[in-house]
This record gives sequence, structure tokens and C-alpha cells, in this order.
Amino acid sequence: MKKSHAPTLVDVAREAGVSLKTASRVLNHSVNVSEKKTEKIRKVMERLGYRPNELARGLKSRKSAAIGMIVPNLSDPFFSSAIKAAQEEARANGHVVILSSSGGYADVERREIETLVRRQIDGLVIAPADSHENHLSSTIPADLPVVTFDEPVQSARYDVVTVTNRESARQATAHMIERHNARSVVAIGARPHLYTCAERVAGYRDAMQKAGLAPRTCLVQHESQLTPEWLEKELFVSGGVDAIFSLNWVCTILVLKGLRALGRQVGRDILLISFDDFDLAEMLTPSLSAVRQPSERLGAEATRLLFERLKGSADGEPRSLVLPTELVLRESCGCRH
Amino acid sequence: MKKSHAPTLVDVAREAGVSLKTASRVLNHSVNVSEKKTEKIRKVMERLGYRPNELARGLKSRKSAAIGMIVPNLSDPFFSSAIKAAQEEARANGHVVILSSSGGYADVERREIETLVRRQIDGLVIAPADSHENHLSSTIPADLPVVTFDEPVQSARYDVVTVTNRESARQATAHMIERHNARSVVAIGARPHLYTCAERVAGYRDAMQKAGLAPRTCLVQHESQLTPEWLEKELFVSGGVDAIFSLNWVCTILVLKGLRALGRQVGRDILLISFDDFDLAEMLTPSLSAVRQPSERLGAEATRLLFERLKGSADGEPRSLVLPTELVLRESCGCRH
DNA sequence: CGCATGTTTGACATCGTTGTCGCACCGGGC
DNA sequence: GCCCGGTGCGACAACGATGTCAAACATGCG
Repeated sequence: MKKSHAPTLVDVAREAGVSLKTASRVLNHSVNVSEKKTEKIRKVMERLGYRPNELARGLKSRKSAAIGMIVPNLSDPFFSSAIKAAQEEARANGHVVILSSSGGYADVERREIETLVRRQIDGLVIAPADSHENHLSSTIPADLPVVTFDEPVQSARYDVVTVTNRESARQATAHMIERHNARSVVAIGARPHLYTCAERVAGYRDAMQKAGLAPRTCLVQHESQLTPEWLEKELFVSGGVDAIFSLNWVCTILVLKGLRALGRQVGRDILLISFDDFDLAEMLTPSLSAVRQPSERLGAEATRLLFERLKGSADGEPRSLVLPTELVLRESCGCRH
Repeated sequence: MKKSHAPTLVDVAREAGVSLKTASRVLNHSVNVSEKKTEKIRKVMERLGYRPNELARGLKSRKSAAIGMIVPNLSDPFFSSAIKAAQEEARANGHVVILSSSGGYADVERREIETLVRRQIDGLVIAPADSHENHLSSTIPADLPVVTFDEPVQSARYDVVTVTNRESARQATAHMIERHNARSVVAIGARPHLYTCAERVAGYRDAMQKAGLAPRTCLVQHESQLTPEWLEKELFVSGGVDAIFSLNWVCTILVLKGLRALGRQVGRDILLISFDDFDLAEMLTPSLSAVRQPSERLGAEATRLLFERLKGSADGEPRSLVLPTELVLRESCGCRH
């Protein structure tokens, strides 16, 4: 009866007539092994189809070669892009990505972090579901390198990658006011407890106040509340709303669908700029003006910062990287008509 | 000097005055431990903030509680949805998902599989980059449970979840022919080596032949070849093309952009049905008719089948699950005008 | 009371790898 | 001839958990 177990390093060593440790050295590209033995051991590994057991390796070396990544929503294109870039960056650094999603709930997020920590991840890239309570630091071991992106966590000592939320929001709002004579602009968004939301609202306010206009924010707790009925009530019953500044992708989608359901036409009845650009924004009628976040870059930079920490090439204060956005002017804000 | 290592089960056992094994039993909800000790050990775990090391657990028990997932493209909404569902299903079964992407390249795919196998994944959910060569079975250990989805692998003994590619394609094509009098319909797609592509083409052919029309397929090796210039040449130089059947999401996006660049209007100059529906398809002008794949369900069912294997409740022949699609008729095919 | 039966418990080996340490060997400088 | 430092290699323990097996203990029955 053959033992059908996968071959281990012990098998390799026996077959090659060397000690276990020497085989291990070859596996780790250690230099102190003679040319001849290295060659021989390599051959045996090849022949046996040897595959190192990363679990065992990680157990002993205290490095799992895995990083965790948590986002609120896996099917939001903003996050998919970030994940894609993060995965590539991780692979380039010889790590795998364990992916999970919080659904935007802090308690789910905590549970997922717990799971990841138990798996001994070497680091964590996270777009937090909440910036207020210090719910991350209580779950995350103090010595685990963490990079937050999109949403920063207050009073924490993590690296963070964001965009110029406030200034970009100001600029988008100002554009509609200054170029297209919008007077009554509303900001529509969800999850007001998020810092990104607050910042974007602040930028919106900046622009309104500078123009001497009264800001009017329409924030709901959860996106599901952005129904056509709600829109009708908020935007049209009292009347006179010129323009909408929508605070993120999900809201934009729902606003667009809602307006269509109400028979209102964007670009004519009402102007719109979306925070978050996406693949087909230019194909809509009217094409959608948007603040484009460099989503892939956000994921890539966050992961890059993480690996800098892991390699020890950075071990000082938390760093903050603020990326620029691009205001993509298309038709929905009134341009190109 | 305090030892700042994270507490281990040995620490817990010592603190609780029991043996290592008894603590282990409590961790694994073994029944044969007295009420009193269980309680005590639980308390100690709580107090010390004990977190089981999943690497060590996995090493000994030969189960990593992780599954691998590989898709060609992380930012394709079809795959994001599938990933989302898979991740939820995995979590419900106490597993994590290690995600990676092949970019559609068989050699990258092999390398990623190798990485995952070394990490001792318990199972693999994969949308293969290639169905022809038997490149999967040569890399995947014979005893690793695998479920393929979207793209089946020929002559392999894996469970598979797909949709009714051929019939759905036939139906979509027939719709344009029968309801809207299309005579010259072309099928546009990429990566003709894929089975899904071939099946969809076959369905398209079925419809054309049944109507006594000559099929005309425009397949390119890679999506990047779907430029406006190429479209112009294929569709308009010889002239007379009525309608397009686009074989997947990426192609649809590029065809839409290309047609716009060429100044051709979908729904008027040329009809279009897309294989793959997406979030904003209904918001386009004209709204896009599409074959909607139940993408979340594909991911969920694939993962569900995998866990059935893992739990041993299924250990027979490979199973094949074929899910229905929905032909969503909007304006681009000529409906509702 | 003795013995069979079943429950609780712990000592020890083990999973597959890497870390520690020490030994043997080599050539070179005194 | 002797000591030295560096290289090449291996024996052994360790990482943190689980599996094995047998001992200790409680219980029920004749």
C-alpha cells in the first residue's frame, strides 16, 4: 500500500540523501549550501512534485504571507477596482488576499477582523464601516500593520489613503453654481455617520456659503431609503430645486432611477453631479458628470503602504496619503449642451 | 519583563489548571467535558483574550477552513456579484475566501492555483480561463474538491454551474429576427477558445439557420481588439448589418462606446442585445436589452456545491447545475418604440 | 461488593516546517 | 604545528494546535 500523502520536506530530504534542514535551506534560498546538493535537492523536489505547506511554514516563521482586506460592499465598482489593484500588489509581494465584506456594519466588521486575526494575517487593508467609535483598535492587535482607505478612522494610528473629499465636493458644487447658475442645490447622501460623507457635505456647504446660498442636505441613514417617493417629497413638493450633488455611487444610481421613475429629466429639469465615476457614466443620456476617484490607485497605494510597513522600510508615525480626484464634466451638470 | 506573545492554548490551560487537551476540547465544543471545567476554561479564554491560531489548527487537522476563488477579472460586475455571493456562503460555513484573478491567462491561473494549493485550501471555486487544454487537472491535486462555474472544463471530474448559454443566445437572436425583422445579425465576441463563447455562438447560429439566414460571427482573440475602427470595418464597410448580438459584458461596453464614437445610434441604426445585464443597462438611451445571468446565484450555488462535497454529503459523480437566464427586453433590440 | 460500562481527563506523539546551536572541515597566517 | 574564521551541514527543539490511547473516575447491575 502506497502512502498517498503529498510529499513533505522530509521525503525530499530522504530521497536526496541530505538532512531535513539542508532541504529547508534550499527551499528558502539560503546561500550556505553547495552547488551540487542544491541542484540535487531541486531535482528531487521537481520529481516528487513537492509543494511546501504554507500553513506549517507560517506557523513556525510567524508570517502567514496573507493579508486581509475588508470593504463594505463587494459589488460596488469603486471597491471592486480597489480590490483588483490590491490583489495584484499583494501577489507581486508574494502574498495572498483574504477577502471579506462588512456590509457596512461595524459589528460584522469586527467579527470579520477577528476571523482574519485568527488566521494570522500579516497585515490588513480596510475601508472601515465606521469612523466614529474606535471599534477597530479594540479588535485589532496593537502590532498588526493596518492601512485604512476611503474612510479614515479617527484617533487611530493607522496609515490612511483617501481622496480630497472636501475640496472635490466644493469644486463640483461650485461648478454647478458658477457655470450653470444653479441656485438651489441639494446634497443627497446616505450613512451620515461616515467621515467621507461628512467631508463631502462640508465641501458642498463651503461652495454654497461662498455663493451666499442656503445649503440643503438630504441625508438618509441607509441607501434603501432613497426611494422615488422620498425623492419626490424632498425635491419637488416644495419645489425649486435646481441641482443635485450626489455623494456616492450607490446614491447616484438610486437618484437616477428615481428621477426616471418620476419622469424628470436630468440635465434639463435638474442638474446632477455624482461623487464617483463609473464605466458607463459617459454612455448615459445625458452623460453623467462626476468626481472621479482613482479607485484602483487607492487600492494599490493602500496595499503598497502596507508592504512598506511589512518590510520594515517604514516604521514611524502613521502616514496619510491624499489622492486627487478628477472632475469629469459631461452633460448632466449642464455642460456641452 | 512580560512575555508579550499572544496567549496560546497552553497559557489558557495553565491558567485554568487543566491539561492542554481539555482546553482544546472546550475549543472544539467537545461534549465530554464537565460543565464546571468548560465554564472555567471559557472564562479564562475570555479574560486572556485568547485567539486560536488557525494556522496551527489547520496544520494538525489538515483542514485550513479556507477556500480559494479564482476569476478572470475582478472588476467585471458579473464576477463581483459571484464573488460577493460566494464570500457570504463561505462565511456562513465558517470558511474564508482567498481571492485571486487569472486575468484570463491560463499560465497565470496555474500559478495562482499552485499558490492556493500550497496554502492548503479545502476547496476551490473557479471560473476557468480556458476550457480546452486540461491545464487544471495537472495542477490541482486529485483529492481537492473543485467547482467550476461560468466556464466548464472539458473532460474533468469537477462539479460545474453554468447557465443555458446556447438556448439563451438562440432566444435572444431569434427575438431580433422574429419580432424586429432583423435579417443580417452579427455575433460579436472575444476569446473564441472559451466554451461559453462557443456555446453562445452556437445558439446564435441555431437561430440564424432556423430563419434561413447566413450567420456571421465577428470574434476577436482579445477584447482590446474591439476598437471603433474594427467595428466600422466589420459592420459598416460592407454594409447592411441590422443587429448585433454581443457575447458578454466587456464586449457590450466596447461595442456601445464604439458605436457612439462612430455616430451610430443603437435602436435606430442598429439593434443590439447583450449577453450579460448590469446595473445601469436600463438607464442607457436606448435602454439596453440583455440576457440576464443570475450572477449572484452562480457564485452562491457553486460555493454551495463545494461545501456539500466538503461535508461529504455528496461524493458521487460530478454534478452539473444549469441555471436559467432571463431575456430582459428593453429598447435597444427595438422593443417599446 | 465486584465487575462491566461509560464518561472525563491528561501524557505524549504528531502535523510540516524553520530556528538554534554545534560540529566537521577547509585554507591561511603565525 | 596551532589557532582562527568562515563555510557547509545536521541533530534537535520549537511553533500551537489536534489525534491517540490509556488511565482515572463515576455509575449501574447482578
